[in-house]
Amino acid sequence: MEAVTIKDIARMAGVSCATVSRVLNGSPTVTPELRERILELCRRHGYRRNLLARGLSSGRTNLVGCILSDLDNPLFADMALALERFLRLRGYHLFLCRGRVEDGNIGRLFEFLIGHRVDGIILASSSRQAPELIRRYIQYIPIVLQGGLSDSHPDLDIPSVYVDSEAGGRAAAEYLFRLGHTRVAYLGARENNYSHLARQRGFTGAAERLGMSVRTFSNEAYSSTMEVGYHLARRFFLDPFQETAVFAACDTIALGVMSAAREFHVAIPGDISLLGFDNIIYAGFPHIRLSTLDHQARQVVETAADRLLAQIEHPEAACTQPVMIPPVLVQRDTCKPRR
Amino acid sequence: MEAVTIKDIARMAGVSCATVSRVLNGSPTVTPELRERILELCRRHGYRRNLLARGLSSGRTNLVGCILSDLDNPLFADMALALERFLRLRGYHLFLCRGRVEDGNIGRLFEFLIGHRVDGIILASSSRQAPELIRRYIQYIPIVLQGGLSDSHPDLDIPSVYVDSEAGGRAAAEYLFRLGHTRVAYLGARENNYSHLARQRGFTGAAERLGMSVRTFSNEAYSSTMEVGYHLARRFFLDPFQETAVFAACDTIALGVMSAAREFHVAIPGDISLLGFDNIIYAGFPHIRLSTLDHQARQVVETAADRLLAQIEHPEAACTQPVMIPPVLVQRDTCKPRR
DNA sequence: CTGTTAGCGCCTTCAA
DNA sequence: TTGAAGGCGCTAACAG
Repeated sequence: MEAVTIKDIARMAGVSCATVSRVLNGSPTVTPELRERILELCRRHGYRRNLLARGLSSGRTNLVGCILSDLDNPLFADMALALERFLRLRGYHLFLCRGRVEDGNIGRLFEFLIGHRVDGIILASSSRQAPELIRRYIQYIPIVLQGGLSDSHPDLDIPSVYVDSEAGGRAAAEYLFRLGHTRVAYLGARENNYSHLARQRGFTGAAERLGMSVRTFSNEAYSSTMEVGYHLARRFFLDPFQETAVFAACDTIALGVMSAAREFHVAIPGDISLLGFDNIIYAGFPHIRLSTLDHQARQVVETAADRLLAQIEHPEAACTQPVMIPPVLVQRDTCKPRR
Repeated sequence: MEAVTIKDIARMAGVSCATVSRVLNGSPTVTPELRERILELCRRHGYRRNLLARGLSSGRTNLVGCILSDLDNPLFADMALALERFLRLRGYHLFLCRGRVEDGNIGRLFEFLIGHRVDGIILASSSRQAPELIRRYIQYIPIVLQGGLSDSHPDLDIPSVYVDSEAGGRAAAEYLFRLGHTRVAYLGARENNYSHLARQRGFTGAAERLGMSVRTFSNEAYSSTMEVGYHLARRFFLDPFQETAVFAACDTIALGVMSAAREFHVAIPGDISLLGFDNIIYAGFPHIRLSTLDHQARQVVETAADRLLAQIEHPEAACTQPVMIPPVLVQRDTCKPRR
């Protein structure tokens, strides 16, 4: 049960720990045969590096922390997966933590990750409170925000990467306009969320310019679940409506709308067109075929990670210019021309 | 940027590091005023424990590793969440890793977690290969399998906690029988998965005893996604069928069946009844209302974690008796009496 | 190419 | 109640 240490191997090989360490770290300055002999000993005795010791003495752990609010949102699950893959290719491991920025003890999570000496942190959140939170810790550790910033006062001092929600909102309005819709609804607006705010602004702004009318239904919750979408849609369907199209703040909301629509015998896209945002895996599913804007999740995640690693590996070359990735319209079966 | 250490605090307080350490660890043998003074200094200077050093020297990290194959399966996402909550209450943190037991380099993941000196590992998997894998590492670290074992050769030497799939399968058959169904289909059987195997055995066994006919559709993939369910159901619906009820291996499969059913204009439960397994969050959703067997995910997870912590905290009191949790039938709207 | 030495930050005896 | 000293396992100069 007692773990084999570098010292044990050194003794068995009749060399010093330094040499064993060198072999383990792939230093080229070791005689090939010695290297082989040591490696063989390690294998035979099941030697396993103590990563705590390594981290402590080297000052680096090759660990990247990521904080996100939700794992049940398929978009976040995808992002976590993409992040892990990308990090692995770059020689890092992911330390995934669940935590909402709005939570009182989110600070603990940062303390925890910093305490474990992760090399950097990605905070996936578009919450209004995110920038302030980051500012509190970025003096101690590289952090990248993966999520939106305010447009009126963009926090330009913190590095961030996010989907261009405003452009997405605009594209949504233009697309629906091209299909002939002039009365539309926006479901799921979140006040606390910069990304949603931008989406809404892009959408309503473009819609108004195009002479469309927009009715907005806000989501007071701190998350955008299918369930929220369902209840919003219920409110929408309950009264007579003139709109011919709905733009949902995100796909989970849209799925909730589809559920409610079925219950209310509202045909999609027969009676009303529906457009989502994110392109989660379910959106492309045979029966669903939701038209939506692709979040470019992989690209967003990889760009964020890339910036973080750059920051970690070259702290001097700081660059905090926000990066925005344009979403991509995916036309499927839930939007059709208004006849 | 340089982190404050215990030594800095000690110097500022004019005491030794040992005293600071004692305060940090809540030792009662320190003068209250001294304690306060030290705590204040820690606060003022933003002292943060180095968890690597702590782990290295104390031999414990209060970290529990968990390996699971999927985050996009809502059941697993729920489990991860429940696990994290439970661990937190017990003073531990979760180190979540994604990895399939069937993957060639799953061993790396174990090495990684052990290297980080997590105090124990929960492996969430019902794969046939899981027991062998665990046996390889359990000599180095406490491990609990959260997933099924073989019934013919139950690996009684490894601690495990899982839902009683066989009883669930039996209950499913009996329920459908009570509703008058005599010809049923089982969709999504996985050869490689002990849990699915047990589910199938329980179902077909009971069905045969009750004089029902069962047609089985196997899932060759290593996961049970909605997509798999969709394709299985397509195969089922494509030819004329006599069955009046379908038992899906799990809810994601069942959701896929519902999708396909809509495409093929098969009414549920009008033309065919559908029963799932797991009771994922979507199953209870207004429009879906899937009848299913609740996996008791929280209880399973907490029991598994509890056993692991027991193992960690009292290594001598080993007990490897497998624990099975009976699933609970949830009657909703997708099963109805055969007329 | 290899060994020696000195930490990394913390915990934990053992003394005082 | 507190301090001194050694060690956890590994890395990283600096010598040789």
